Formats: sequence, structure tokens, C-alpha cells
Amino acid sequence: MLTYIEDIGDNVPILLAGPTASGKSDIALRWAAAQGRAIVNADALQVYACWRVLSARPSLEDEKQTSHHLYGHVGATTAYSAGHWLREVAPLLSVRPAPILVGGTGLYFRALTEGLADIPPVPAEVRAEADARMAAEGREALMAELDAATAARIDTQNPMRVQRAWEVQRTTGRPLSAWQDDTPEPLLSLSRAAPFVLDADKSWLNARIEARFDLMMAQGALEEARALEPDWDPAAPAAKAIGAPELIAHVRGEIPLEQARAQAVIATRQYAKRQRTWFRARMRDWTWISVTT
RNA sequence: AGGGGUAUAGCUCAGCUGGUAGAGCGACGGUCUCCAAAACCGUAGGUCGCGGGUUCGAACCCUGCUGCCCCUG
Repeated sequence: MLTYIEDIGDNVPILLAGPTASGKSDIALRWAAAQGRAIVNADALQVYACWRVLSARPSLEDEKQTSHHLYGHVGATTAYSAGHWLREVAPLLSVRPAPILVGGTGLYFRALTEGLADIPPVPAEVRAEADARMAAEGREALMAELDAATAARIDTQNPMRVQRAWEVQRTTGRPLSAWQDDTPEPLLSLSRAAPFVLDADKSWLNARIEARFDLMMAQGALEEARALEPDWDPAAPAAKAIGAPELIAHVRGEIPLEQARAQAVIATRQYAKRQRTWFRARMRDWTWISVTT
């Protein structure tokens, strides 16, 4: 496995993408140790402080071995997004040796290597306003307020995309399409990085997903859920962690553990499928490493 | 053993007075330039437990068998 990175220069960041439970973190840790690189998180959920076990974040011991960045540094109710991540990643790329960016969020890697429209963050009030209007009037109402160019570009059946476009318009007074047309050069083009994707056979991965859930339980996932339960807000950003709603429901005595486990495993499998679809379509040019052995 | 109920897609179930079947979930495929472990779109599954019978025509009616559930003994 180390042969993959032997000839990579100190100034070339390593990107490591892979589906959930494919063993990315372990590989990253070995690579980092071998070359003295730091590890930077590229996973949307591992930024949240409340879920070390449930989001499969590196352990405290792992973090002692090598410096880790952008892990668990965000509160459960704090908004976070690809834009936030990109702004935080930027300064870390100039460190030498260059870091290893590891994670499963395809959108983050895309934003990094292909560029992301430089749109200011949407204030919480605008998000709240959009949420309220979406609930009360539906996406049709927000869609009616979009410009034609944006409407033609987004998936108008997808409420999240419609709301995003509306929020950008509302916040900046400029159409999303205009912002996207002005997308700046990527922070790190693929040619200046060493990009790898882990390729895991589906049945192999499904078995790992199931085993990993049991491991998470053994490592205290339920305790994490108990700790969060009093302040549980299903709409909070960190509530999107797969398995979180299920474990909270179990902690509250609403469903048996076996059911929570089954649902969490299914949701994880479905997530892995979405990742595979993304990687296959968007990471053709990356170096694929088979981990199914 | 007797009485009652039930048997429809991988799972849970719909299916009006008979006109050869649908949903949710799951599975599978895809989309996605900032909530992405999100959101969305699409596709495929059923000799309607098995055998007889009635009928132009049966998932639906009659009958035998089998499995499961409940009650009684």
C-alpha cells in the first residue's frame, strides 16, 4: 500500500476518497506516519464534535500519533457546508510536507479540485426564513422567485436545490447561476495533487458496514446518543449522522436496539451506494485502489 | 383433537358486489457547484400457498390438502 505514495513529492497533497467503512482512515494514518504528513478531514459529518464513535472519526490515540485537522471541531447545531470546509482547508494546503486529505464527501473533493462558486455564507436568518416558507408554501413558491437561468440549471424537483438557489438570491441579490458562472479556479487542481479512490466490492463493503456498526456499539455509540438525547434536535446539522435518529429513538424507548441497528445498517449501505455512484462518475481520472482482499 | 382466522412482490400489507393485481419499505440504476452521512429522479420483482370445481371469465365463490395464528379440550 505504501508503494502508491513513494514517489509523491513533499509539496503534493494526497487525496484519499472512498466509501464509508472502506478503511480510508487506517490507510491515511499509515501513509501519514510514513511520510510525516498531517491528516485533513474531508468528510461532512466527521466535523461534528458530538459523534466521534458514530461518525467513525479517528480515535484519540490515532490523533496523538499524527496531527489531524478539521475533525470534531464544529458544534452539533452549527451550520457547516462545502464552502466552510473549503475556507478551512485552504491554509492547510501550504504546510510541508503537504497533507493527506481523507474522506467520503465527493462534493468537498469536487469543490477543492474543480472549484466552487465564491458565494458568501447564507445567514441563519435567511435559512430560517427559507425553511419557514418552504414548509408553509412549498418549493413552488420559492421557485417562482428564481431567475430563468437558475431555474433551468437546478433540479427543480429537489427542494434542497431550490431552497439553496433562493437563499443565494435572497442573501446576495444575485442569481445563483451568475455566481456559478463566475466560479474561480480550483484551490488545488487535480494535476497538482495525488488523488486516490478506494474501490471496494459491494458485498465485501456491506459485510464491513454491518460489522462496523456492532463495533461502534461496543465503542460507545449508544453513550454518545444518550449524551445528546436531552438536546436532540432532528433538524440540527449533526442530526444527519447515519444511525443518529435510530439510536436516539432507541434511547427514548421508541424502538428496540435490533431495529435501530437494522435501519442504521440499511441507511449506511444506501449511503455507500450513493458514494460509489459519485466516485464512478466524477473520479474516473483518480487512481483507483482495490481494497477488497 | 374440535372450532375460528389467515395464506397476494424480498418484507409489511391494499385489492369495492368475480373482469388475470397495487402501495409503502427494501433491492437495483442514476442525478447533484455550498444542509451532500443531505435532497432528488428512475427501473425491476408476483404461475395471488397447492390441487380440484363453478363460471364466458376467479386473488375474490365452493371444495380437499398443507403451513401459520387464536380459542377450546
